[in-house]
Amino acid sequence: MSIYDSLNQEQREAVHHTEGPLLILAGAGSGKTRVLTHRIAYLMEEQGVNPWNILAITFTNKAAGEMRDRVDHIVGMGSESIWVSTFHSACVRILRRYIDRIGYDNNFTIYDMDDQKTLIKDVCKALHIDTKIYKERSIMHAISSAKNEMLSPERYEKSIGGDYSKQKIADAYWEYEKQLKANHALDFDDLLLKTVQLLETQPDVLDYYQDRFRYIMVDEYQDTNTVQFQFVRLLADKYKNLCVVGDDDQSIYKFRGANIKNILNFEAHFADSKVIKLEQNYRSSAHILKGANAVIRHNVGRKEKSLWTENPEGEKINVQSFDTGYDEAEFVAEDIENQVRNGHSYNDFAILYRTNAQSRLFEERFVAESIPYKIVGGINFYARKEIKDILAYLKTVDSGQDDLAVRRIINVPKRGIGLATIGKVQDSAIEREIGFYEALGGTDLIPGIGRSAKKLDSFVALIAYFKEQSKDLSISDLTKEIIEKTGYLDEVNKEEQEVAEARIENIDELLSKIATYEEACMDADEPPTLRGLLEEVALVADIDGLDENQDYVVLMTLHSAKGLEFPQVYLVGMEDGLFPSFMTVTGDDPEEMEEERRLCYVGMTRARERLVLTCATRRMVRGEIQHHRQSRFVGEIPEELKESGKGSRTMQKFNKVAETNPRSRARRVFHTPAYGGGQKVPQQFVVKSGQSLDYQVGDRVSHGKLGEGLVMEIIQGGRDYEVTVDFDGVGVKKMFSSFAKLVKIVL
DNA sequence: CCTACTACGCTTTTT
DNA sequence: GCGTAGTAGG
Repeated sequence: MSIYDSLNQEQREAVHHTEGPLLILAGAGSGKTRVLTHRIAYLMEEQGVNPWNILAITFTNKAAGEMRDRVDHIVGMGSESIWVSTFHSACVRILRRYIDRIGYDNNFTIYDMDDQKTLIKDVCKALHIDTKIYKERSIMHAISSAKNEMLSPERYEKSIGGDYSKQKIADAYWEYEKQLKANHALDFDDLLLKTVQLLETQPDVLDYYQDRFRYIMVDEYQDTNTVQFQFVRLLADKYKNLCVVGDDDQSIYKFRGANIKNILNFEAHFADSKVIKLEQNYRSSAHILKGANAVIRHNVGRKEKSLWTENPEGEKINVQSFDTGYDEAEFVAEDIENQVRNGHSYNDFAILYRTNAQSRLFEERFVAESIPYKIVGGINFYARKEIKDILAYLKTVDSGQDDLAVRRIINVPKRGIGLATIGKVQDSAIEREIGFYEALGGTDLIPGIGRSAKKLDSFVALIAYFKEQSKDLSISDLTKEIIEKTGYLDEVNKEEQEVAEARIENIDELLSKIATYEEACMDADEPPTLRGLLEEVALVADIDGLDENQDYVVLMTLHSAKGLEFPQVYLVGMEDGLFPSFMTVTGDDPEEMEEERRLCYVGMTRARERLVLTCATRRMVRGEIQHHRQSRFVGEIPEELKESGKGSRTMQKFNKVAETNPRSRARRVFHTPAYGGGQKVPQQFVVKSGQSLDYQVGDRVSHGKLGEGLVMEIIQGGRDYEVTVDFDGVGVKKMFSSFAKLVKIVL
């Protein structure tokens, strides 16, 4: 009995077909991950392929990690030398080695969307582009699309004809590229684009990677865009051992440049390719699967296929209708609580919605009922202000080449360096064709700088001090040093208590992430470096932080849910105008409606045993009440597969309204999910061994700067204690015990 | 140069 | 409803 016997005939065929191009059309829940992992195992065990000759591309780091684990599990050893990674991290690895060949610095930084937006803003200012007319967002989007289609500024400009507004965008694109290069920075799209340029222009590099990756596998192929397609095509061109897996019914990233033709035309792109369809679904109950099939059948532009299952019929799809979004959230919370009382665990449940904004009502309800939950997405952890600030310090200490980072922190915390001064430094830097940070090194050369020179000098001295420290300290300690010495923590503590607590919680989490990174490096026998950390941080996706082993309800957008499965799924906000979105309902693009429908299909097929669809007739959207009717997608499910709520609930509203107003704002900041930290598991007090404090709540302590005070509270944070002290005449402060250096006063 | 206030615009979805 | 950009006053 071999491990391959557990596969069905089509799956086995896909595993055994190792030479030449292969397209696996894998319906939802048809076991494609199983096929991919077994295929890798087969290549290594039966075909004797070296693990380092295999490249597997997934969409998220989480998927990559899981795939590696599963391969590890099957073959035992050797899986660590397979490249299993996302498009982006694979490209970074290649670029770190060779990008100097095309005129960039191998030590480049990666700009996230926030940085991009700041840069675009600068560009618009420099070019006198009115951002009221040309929105940063749309310029960014236009540039991103151009890059996805592999249009350089030159080619973009040629393509636009005499269009005046597009000319503006072309101008911005030129300048944007210039600035990126000056900052030694690449944006997300560049990671792909520059890699393709590199492979296209450097035959020896291309040859090296073609030989290295003799067997290439790509997951979620329906969501690849043009530049990703080129990347794959180039690498596979020599040996043609390319296996792609996808499902055109699950293509949901058109807005991001995904080109569905990549999958529809696979056979045309790659000669002598083989196509295998996986149509048996192992995940969902028959009722759920039939319902999903019925919905997706309304799409015209798709490859006809019919998913079937041997699974039992199961419960009918539960459809519930409510008056308001509050009622909807209350129902879901209660429904979950009821089932947990009956033996289900919290991580059996997922709540899926169309827009991130919808998470709030559920979050409030869950907090009120102490249901542990985790929100995936929303504002990315690494996009939070305090995190970006600290990372900007680390970037500056590391290289000082990233002007954006330097400018971000030059006056954070406040040092009396204002916009006017920054402008003068900037002008002088441009004048002399040097970097911003470099210009700070010679303040006497900056005209009209006046009294600000001293402040700038002391900033430079501060950074220099950290640079010196970074030689001896671990990254964790360096970071703590930065938080303390810059006065950042004091600044945070000056904010409103609840805001400050949330920020400290986030900073604490960053510190533990850094520590985790350092430990991982130690395990791998590599020295932890600032650069390595910053890179890892730049490429994480929200979903990467999800951990199935933790017991919490997860909340996320339908987009984030792709590739996941749950015993029970609540698809909430099933309303025309919300899902399908307002834009789609009012617009007249049938293709957009089809993409929404695919999204619905993806959502429904996440459920294994039970699927609940809910809607509200009234809900607050952007501060005003909107009325919606039930989503057309619900109507597309045959009646015999549905059962409606046993008495749809009309609840008294008065007690709920009160809860939404007064503290909701502060509460939101406080409870806002920290990626990775959003779970509100009832606090556990686990004290780590080897670490203890010589004071406790109620003791009098003394602090170097703040004098004496009374310890109010001690909370075990990630790797440290968070101590609240009421200082005499100064007030209540929160701080980390490890660098607050509090001393107990013995009376 | 900093802070506090007002007005506006925004929400689809994200590696 | 919320965050941010822009403005006025200190």
